[in-house]
Amino acid sequence: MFKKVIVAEDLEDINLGIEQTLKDLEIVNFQHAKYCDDAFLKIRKAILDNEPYDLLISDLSFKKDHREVKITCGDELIEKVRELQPDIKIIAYSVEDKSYRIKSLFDNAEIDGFVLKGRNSIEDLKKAIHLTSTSDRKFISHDVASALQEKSNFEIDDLDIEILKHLSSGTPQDEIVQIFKDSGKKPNSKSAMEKRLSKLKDFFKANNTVHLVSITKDMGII
Amino acid sequence: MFKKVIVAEDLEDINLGIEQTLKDLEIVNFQHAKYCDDAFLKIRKAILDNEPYDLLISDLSFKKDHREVKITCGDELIEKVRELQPDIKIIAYSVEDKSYRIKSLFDNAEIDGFVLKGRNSIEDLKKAIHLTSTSDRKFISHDVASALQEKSNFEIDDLDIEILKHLSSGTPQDEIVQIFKDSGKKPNSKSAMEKRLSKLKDFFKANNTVHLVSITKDMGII
DNA sequence: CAGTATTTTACGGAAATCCATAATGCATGT
DNA sequence: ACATGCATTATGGATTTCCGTAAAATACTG
Repeated sequence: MFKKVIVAEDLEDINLGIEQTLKDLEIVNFQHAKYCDDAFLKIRKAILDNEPYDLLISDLSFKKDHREVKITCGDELIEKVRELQPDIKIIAYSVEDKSYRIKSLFDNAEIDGFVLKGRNSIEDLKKAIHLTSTSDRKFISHDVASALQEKSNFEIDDLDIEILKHLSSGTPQDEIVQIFKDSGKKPNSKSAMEKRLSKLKDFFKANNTVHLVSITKDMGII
Repeated sequence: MFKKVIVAEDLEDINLGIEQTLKDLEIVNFQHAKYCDDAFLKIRKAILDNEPYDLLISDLSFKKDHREVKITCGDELIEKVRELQPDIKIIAYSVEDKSYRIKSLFDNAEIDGFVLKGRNSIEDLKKAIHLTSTSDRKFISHDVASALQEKSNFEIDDLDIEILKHLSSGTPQDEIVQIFKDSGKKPNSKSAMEKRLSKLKDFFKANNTVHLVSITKDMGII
């Protein structure tokens, strides 16, 4: 079982819930962080002190408030922590149920577990902690398990996402082309842009651009 | 202080948090419901039993699962409960921070308090319970208090919202006009549709239709 | 290097949208 | 009945997006 755990979670109630869960599992050496920045600093300090954490439980979305922060969301935190301490186990604990995002957490950040917050999440969280502490197997909540079966989403790349973001913030296609030309990005012709959009619409089964942006927003891609 | 409280909330951890909060306030007669439908039935039964609740604490978003439900979200639950038992106090407890939705809860469903889930929400929830139990004043968390100052949003009506929904699901303008003609809705001309859209774009400061849908989705209007 | 395939860019017409203005309808008051 | 004001609808042209095809550039192969 894990000896030293850190929890990154901003919602006060949920922290109480996780705390109770950890106590139930007889894990007493754990810390909370309500900001990603704090979690990262604690993890780094623990390494320097030669007493590293062996498990990070992290939420994905964190509320913005008055405080200025470097790391704004759990995805970023996870990515940086994985880089800093490759052997730490990471469990994401979130209400996020968009398969695209879940899959990319396993694929890119190589998280060890994903627990969906819900009506029975505490039981799930316990299972995830057990499984990841005793083996190198991955845990994923039943309701979103299908996310991993999804065929790879690398058919859409960073550029596609950038285009979608521009569109969703109201930039006309011509201007996006211009922006790409100015910043020296590769496909910077009108027709290349149109072709990409057409691909995307095909891929997401969108009738038109409005629909495309709507769908990708719903999926959490942008 | 309230004598009998019902909590509608699906996330298990948060239920633990609320439970603790109520106990701290020495409220012992309370029930949880993880589905809106259950909450509604309990409230109705309590009335029939002549032992009505005097406070409802409700989340706004509920996860879908295998179970078939009538009431899918807290907004609906609140609306129906307000109708069924006009004198009950209602506190919404949610991460929702879109001023449009918060304002419409106060305006339409006449909720008594809105507590934003966050890093210090338990303290807020206690304040809200205190205030609404001892007076008819309204409570709103500090971070979203500005929502009430927003100028009224009745400038956009149900029809606007219907149009936006059609757009976001990929229906071209011409087809929306046709749908309105078929179902005998009032403004069913191409130019009326264009005028409405132009108004909306103006109101939301959107550059084009894609932008408009993106903004209204972000605001939680559609 | 020639030849082929693939990708990128260019072009042009069709469709959809944007936008300003004009026409129509409709209620109101005198 | 007439005039006025307001709302809806019609019209036409500018702009943008859509979509197919073709040319050009690039990569790949023997």
